[in-house]
Amino acid sequence: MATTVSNISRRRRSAQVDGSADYAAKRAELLKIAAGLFKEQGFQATKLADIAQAAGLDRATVYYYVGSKEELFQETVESVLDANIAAADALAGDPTLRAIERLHGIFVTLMTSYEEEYPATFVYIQEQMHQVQAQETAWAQEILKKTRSFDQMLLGFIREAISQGDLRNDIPPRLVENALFGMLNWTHRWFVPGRGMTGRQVAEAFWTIFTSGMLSGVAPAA
Amino acid sequence: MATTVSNISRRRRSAQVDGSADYAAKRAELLKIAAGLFKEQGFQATKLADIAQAAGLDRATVYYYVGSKEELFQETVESVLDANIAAADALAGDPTLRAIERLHGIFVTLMTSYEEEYPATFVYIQEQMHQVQAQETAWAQEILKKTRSFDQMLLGFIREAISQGDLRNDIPPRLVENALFGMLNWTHRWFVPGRGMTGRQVAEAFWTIFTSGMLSGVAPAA
DNA sequence: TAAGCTATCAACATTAGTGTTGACGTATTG
DNA sequence: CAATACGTCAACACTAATGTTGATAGCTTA
Repeated sequence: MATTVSNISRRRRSAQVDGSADYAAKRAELLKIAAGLFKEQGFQATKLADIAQAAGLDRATVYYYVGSKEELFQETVESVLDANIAAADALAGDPTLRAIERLHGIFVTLMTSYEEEYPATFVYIQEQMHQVQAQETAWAQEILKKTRSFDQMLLGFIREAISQGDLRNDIPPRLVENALFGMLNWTHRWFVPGRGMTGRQVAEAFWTIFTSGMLSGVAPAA
Repeated sequence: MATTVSNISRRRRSAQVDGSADYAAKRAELLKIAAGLFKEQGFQATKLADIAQAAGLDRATVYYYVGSKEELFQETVESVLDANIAAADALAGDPTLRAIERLHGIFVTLMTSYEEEYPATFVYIQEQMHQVQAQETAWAQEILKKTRSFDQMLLGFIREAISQGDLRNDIPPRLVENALFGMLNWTHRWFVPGRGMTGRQVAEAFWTIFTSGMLSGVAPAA
């Protein structure tokens, strides 16, 4: 009797360390379900009970897979951000590309990966500010740092494209960035993957507007 | 004793009906404070205690001016929406304007009024979805109806500008709308009135990008 | 200066959400 | 076929937030 020791919850948490195949799969499933609800209702408004219900589990069972609601959110957000940075890194490291091609590349990649990783990606866009900006935690600091780093890469592409003469130089780079990625990020309010256009089609249409403008008449040569 | 009747809280709510000067002013003040906090932290995350504290009042005192947190939110949002619709109406009713001028007008007006009515306007953009879309209340239905109506006006300007030949016709109007107002709405994530550029400057710069595109070289004639 | 009104708050009741515990059935495997 | 591990849940303890009540202090005004 003395062998079958007390604190059982600890033993359960250790299941996460060992990690059987099923365990990890079900955990990932929960991640996805949570992301879906965060997207629909927002992080704050989503109750753990909602997640449990959507997964067909008791609330207590969810805690067998996950430490807290926060944990679900953080993993969702960080994975998206890491993927974005990796994509930008890949483009930045390709010496055969002009800056404007890099910009086009990251723009299209972001949109298509938003579509593929949906809804996690959209949660990232939607919630970022409130959840992260407020906190002082180490995790929040890490996220902010990564966000800034990503932002600097985008800005760098734009600055370079301007100085190479591919983009006009009479509009501040920051504004250009906010215009271009504003169009893109705002998609989280209206774009639903699988309905109507693909992410790539949207991205290319936006790129056309961004580069050539909407006025009819002769567009400048590409 | 039987004369000085019981239910006192009702009598207090009736102060809202009579409405002394001070009372209305302080209530408006609370509205603004609440909007500021909703913007910073989001609606869900903002506690009534935060609002009370920011106003230098006890929580109970806030209820003397306002029925609920929801009420603060709803008044904030609806006033913004009404103002937007009024602006669009005014432009739609001016027969001297071409459609593209109306579109330009509403674009600039939205941005400048965002700036003036800040932060209420930004709360509207930020929270709309989650707070409204979910509910089945009469208020939510009303808001949705107004939102759709506003949306239809914008879309109408665009469709007309295309059919008049002022905007190119190879991009679906809905996409055009989402691109243009995506740039604009996304400003709630980075634009802080009073720091750097004015709302009008931002709007005009975005309009230039939207109409003429970012490629250097010869822009099409306006 | 007494009567009434206004704004305020301390204290309460209630609700809703979070995370924890221990026990129980079922499958697994030595 | 015992021993063990796994996934599950009912029930609990705790916390935080909402909205209510009745009393009170300070003005106003008649």
